[in-house]
Amino acid sequence: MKHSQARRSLCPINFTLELVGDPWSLLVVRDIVYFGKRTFGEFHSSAEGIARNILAERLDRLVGAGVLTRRPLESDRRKQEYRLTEAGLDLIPLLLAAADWGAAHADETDAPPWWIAYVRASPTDAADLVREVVRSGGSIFSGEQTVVERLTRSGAIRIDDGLRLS
Amino acid sequence: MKHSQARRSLCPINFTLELVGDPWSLLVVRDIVYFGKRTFGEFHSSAEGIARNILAERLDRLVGAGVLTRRPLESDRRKQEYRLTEAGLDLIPLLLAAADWGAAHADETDAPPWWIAYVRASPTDAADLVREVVRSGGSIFSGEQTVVERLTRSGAIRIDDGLRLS
DNA sequence: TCACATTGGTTGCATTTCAAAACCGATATT
DNA sequence: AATATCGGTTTTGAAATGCAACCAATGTGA
Repeated sequence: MKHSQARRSLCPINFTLELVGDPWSLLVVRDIVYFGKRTFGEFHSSAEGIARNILAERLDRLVGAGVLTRRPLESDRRKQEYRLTEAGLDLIPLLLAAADWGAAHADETDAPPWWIAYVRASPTDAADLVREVVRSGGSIFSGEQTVVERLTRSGAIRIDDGLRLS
Repeated sequence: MKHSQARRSLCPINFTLELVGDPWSLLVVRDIVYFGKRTFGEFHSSAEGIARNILAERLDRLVGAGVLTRRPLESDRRKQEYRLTEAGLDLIPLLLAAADWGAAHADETDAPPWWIAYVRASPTDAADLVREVVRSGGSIFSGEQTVVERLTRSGAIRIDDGLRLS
């Protein structure tokens, strides 16, 4: 794993913070993992409203660090497709922990309660499942292949009025 | 949980990032959890070299958000003692996930390999144990009551040439 | 085919944040 | 009483951020 700047210390937490310790980088990873986003425009359209120059700089940095890959999209060569590397997929437990803390302590969030409950009950299983789905091109909530669909099929969640854990 | 600034979105990950999504805040929490630090001077002396004004601002913010408590130290009234609230203790899984990622992807770290292996093998147990020790005034590595000592006593780790998992 | 729209950036500029050092009041030590 | 320590604040210059305008390459529709 490359690091462009000099390390402040040899602490592994510090290492992680030097790469993704800012208010934006992990939102890009979230967009991929939760919503299957892959292009500059999709990241830019997220609710938090990241500035275009900041987004471009963060994408460069994450590609340079080996967290993302970038390649031209053959269906539309104006677009680049960003995907997670294995190191990027390794950020999934961190993302789930951040989501858990936020859902626990924010007055209000838009996270589905059943999803938070599932992650809280089985964090390791959840991380493994999310990793497998995202690696094979899916995401947690959006697109063709979703974690939600997998859990529904497996009977781990049930549909009546809304989704809930079985 | 209070938030001083306007929320950028209702995403729980975004909520977490708005509070601790900077290169310094989690280092303070790390100093408490891993090394039992509790005062301004102790935080300031950490290897990363945080500036005094930044540290003061982050401590204010974390206290205001309900992650830390601050009270004058009766043994030396020049000092304030900072401790984690329950919400602060809830950050432990996030911290362990950040440490795991850093240790996995940095070329070199100062994290004891046996500790990383333990956290990786039993993340939930590790988080629970760390939480209990830190809540009762201890830390992972330093001071009177440590997680290392607890694991050694329980036989989970063994001492021969260095520590290792049993 | 050719004007026009979209896309992923880059540039310029004003504002905010950060970093480093000096400084300060309160408390502790000798 | 003199001095040192502690937690913070202030000051000042450097860096990062946020915003809008701009641009080249590619795609789209008449």
